[in-house]
Order: sequence, then structure tokens, then C-alpha cells
Amino acid sequence: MTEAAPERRYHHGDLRRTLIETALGVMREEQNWQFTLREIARRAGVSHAAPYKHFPDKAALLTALAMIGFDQLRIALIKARSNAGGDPRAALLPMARAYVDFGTDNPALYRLMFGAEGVNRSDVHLSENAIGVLDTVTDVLQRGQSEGAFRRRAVRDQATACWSLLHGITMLSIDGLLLAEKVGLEPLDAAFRTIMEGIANGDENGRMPDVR
Amino acid sequence: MTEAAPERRYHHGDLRRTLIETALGVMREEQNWQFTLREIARRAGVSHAAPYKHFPDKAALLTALAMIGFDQLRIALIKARSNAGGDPRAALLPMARAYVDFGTDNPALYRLMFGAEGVNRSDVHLSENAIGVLDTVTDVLQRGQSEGAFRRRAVRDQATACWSLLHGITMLSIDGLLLAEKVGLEPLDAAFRTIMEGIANGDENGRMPDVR
DNA sequence: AACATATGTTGACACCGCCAACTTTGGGGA
DNA sequence: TCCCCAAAGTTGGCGGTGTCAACATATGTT
Repeated sequence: MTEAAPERRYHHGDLRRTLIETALGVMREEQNWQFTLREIARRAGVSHAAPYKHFPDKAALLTALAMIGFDQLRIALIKARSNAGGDPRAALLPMARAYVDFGTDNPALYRLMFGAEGVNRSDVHLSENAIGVLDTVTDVLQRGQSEGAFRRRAVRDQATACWSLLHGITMLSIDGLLLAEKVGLEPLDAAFRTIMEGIANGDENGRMPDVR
Repeated sequence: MTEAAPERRYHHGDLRRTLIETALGVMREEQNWQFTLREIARRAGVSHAAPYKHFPDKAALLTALAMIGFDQLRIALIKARSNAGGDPRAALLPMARAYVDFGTDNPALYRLMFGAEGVNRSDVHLSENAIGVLDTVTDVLQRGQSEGAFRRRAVRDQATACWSLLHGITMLSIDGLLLAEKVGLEPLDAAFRTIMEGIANGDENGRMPDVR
């Protein structure tokens, strides 16, 4: 504990970061971003207007949170990919799992990243963080094609399909719409099996790679 | 014009419907549901508290709008399917187009349907309207398999994949994330080509059905 | 005709986002 | 070293919001 006595100094010292972390915490707790800036300020132990010294308005705070989210997601994908060694075919499912897990682990954050009300979307989406997510998928597909594991089709077509599928599954999962009685217990595996048949080449026996 | 003089009567007569239509209109205009209940009331020409005689709170209004959206979407899908005649293979792409078009035509409504803040999701999603959307897709796949046009796989797996893909594309389109330089000019076609290879059987020459 | 009920209105409360004006603090020239 | 100024806090207030309670007026049933 290098934290000294928490005596209240006039200047907080690192309020910007504290606000972000507090907001992230509240979002996790309450599963939404309906929190008020005043509440964040209260929790951070500052006055109701202090946040305005760091963010011009609430949307700016949300935008910052969304960008952090994209960064975390990109890192999670890269990690999953590297865990799979160099094999694109083996990497795809773990990456898919990592993607969906990221979303379901923190639904509010994920939904915030994609089209929250009042957030300046162009800011968030044109960031390198956001573009990096799609690029990560494209990379794997590209390598898979080079190695002959995947069908030779326009990579961007496959990437679009993969990303859309992942985004869709994640969103529908978050919303609780993938009911077990309708889509089974493992919707990701189910969808993955189907799209994998559209991407991968069969092995010498014409069998598709195993999902598990 | 059967509308008589719009003289102001104490009782509006059909306020509930008017509120819904007004809200729908504002949503279209402003591309979000940040509107205030008071504004809806103003536009409807009633006092600021009148809406509370028809909806317990704002979330209830939004929930009603979302349900209407699901109903419209289901109808659009059924229409697209029937336009294609009885051929499941020919129906899939038009249905996909209808789905995405519905979303991009009224982005705020579509996003509202799936997980708006403060809307009671279980209410919306357990409605027959919402479930009907998935069922429409499942039907076509089922028939396609029976006729030998589609691969014999678990229908619910294919349905999950299709719905997720459609939902994903729609959402990403709405958010403006499917940049032409990344995914081409027709992301839906791109993704559709890929997933179609995972669903359809090739024809006698092993070729996939044409996308256009 | 009388009355219960549904539907509208008015006024109020607590709270929010945001702004302006003021205070404290810390750090970089003179 | 001191002074001063910009950065980072504080307080108080404005207009607006969702929601509620109390009241007013239509409507339709008996």
C-alpha cells in the first residue's frame, strides 16, 4: 500500500482517470450508462461540476469509455490469436470466443462501443482501436488463405461475414435473445459450425474441422 | 378528408395511438429516442402529464414502439419471402435485403428494438413479434433442407448463424462501420456470399448460387 | 338523471446537465 | 526566492426533465 492517508486535498491529482474508472465500475454494476455525471462525481468524492474540468460533457466521458473498450477488445483478440500458435485455422474459434466473451462479460460497455445515444460515433469508430478490431480478423483470414486452409475468396468478404456474425451473436447474447430452446446451449458453436463450412476447405476426407 | 375542424376537445379521443405515432415520427427525424415525454405531449397537443394516463413511464412507451418495430420487421420478412415464390433458395437473399433495409431505413427504431437503455427487454423479446422473426428464418431454412437445396445440418444452427449475421450487418451498417474501403460497396452481398457457401449445396456443377 | 370511471390539466418536487463566478493550488520564470 | 497565472477544484443557479398528487371534465352504464 503506497496509498498514504486519504486526506482530502483540494486537488484530486488524477481525477480524469478516477472518473473513467468509476464510470466503468458503475456501468458494470448497473449494466447501463444511465448513470448521472453527478453520481460519478459523488463517488469520486468531488463536487458535481468537477468532471467538467476534464470532459466537456457527458457524451465525451462515454466516448472515452468506448475507446477504452475497443482497445481492450483488440488486445483480447490478439491474445487469443497468439495463444493458438501460428495456425489460422486453430485461431479462428478461440478468437470468436474471446470476442463474444468480451461482450457478454461487460454488456453495457460493449453496447456503448457500438452506437450509444449521444455519443459521437465518428470519433469512436474512426479511432485506430476500432479499425484494429476488423484488421485483426482480416489478418487471420488472409494467412489462412495463404496456407490453403481457407477458401480463396475475397478476404474482405469473409472478414465482413465474420465480423458481422460475431457482432450479431454478441449483441443477441447480451440481449438474452439466443434462447436455449430455440438455438441450443452453445449458439456460438452453432453459428461457427455453419460459417466455417463457408470459409474453410474440407480436409483430405472432405470433413470440416471440428468445432471443439 | 373526413377530419373535421380540429377544434380542441378536452378529451383527445385517441391519444395513445397519437403518442405512439408522434414518437415514431420524432424518432425518425432525430435518429434517436432522446426525445422527452414532454415534447411528445406538446406535439400531440396535450399537457405534459397526459401521457401518463396511457403509459406508466417513458420506458413503457419505448417498449410499445419496439414491439411495433418487431411486428413491422416480421411482416417485411414474410412479404419478401412470398415475393420469391416458393423457392427457399431464391428467398434467402431477398429476405436478407429486407431485413437490413428495415434496419437502415429506421436505425433508431431498429436499435431500440434490441436493447435500449431502460426498456424492459424481457417484455419486448418474449413477445410473439420478436420470436416470429427468428421463426421466419428457420422456416425457410427448414424447407430448403427438405428440398435438398441446403445442407442437412441442424436447422437451428443455421438459423442462429443467419440471424446473427443479419443482425450484425444491420447494426454495423447503422453505425457506419462497414466502410467501403474496408468491406466493399455491398457488405451484405459480401457476407451473404460467404455464409451461403456454408449453407447451400452446390448445383450439379458444384457452383454456388449467384448472389445477384 | 346520476354517478363512477377514464382521461386530461395544473402545479409541484427532486434531480439532472451544464454554465458562470469564485477559490485553491502548484509550478515556472523574474 | 517570490510572485503570479493557469489548471483544477468549489458553490450556486438556470432551464428542463420524469413523475406524482390533486383537481377538472367527458363518457357511458344503470
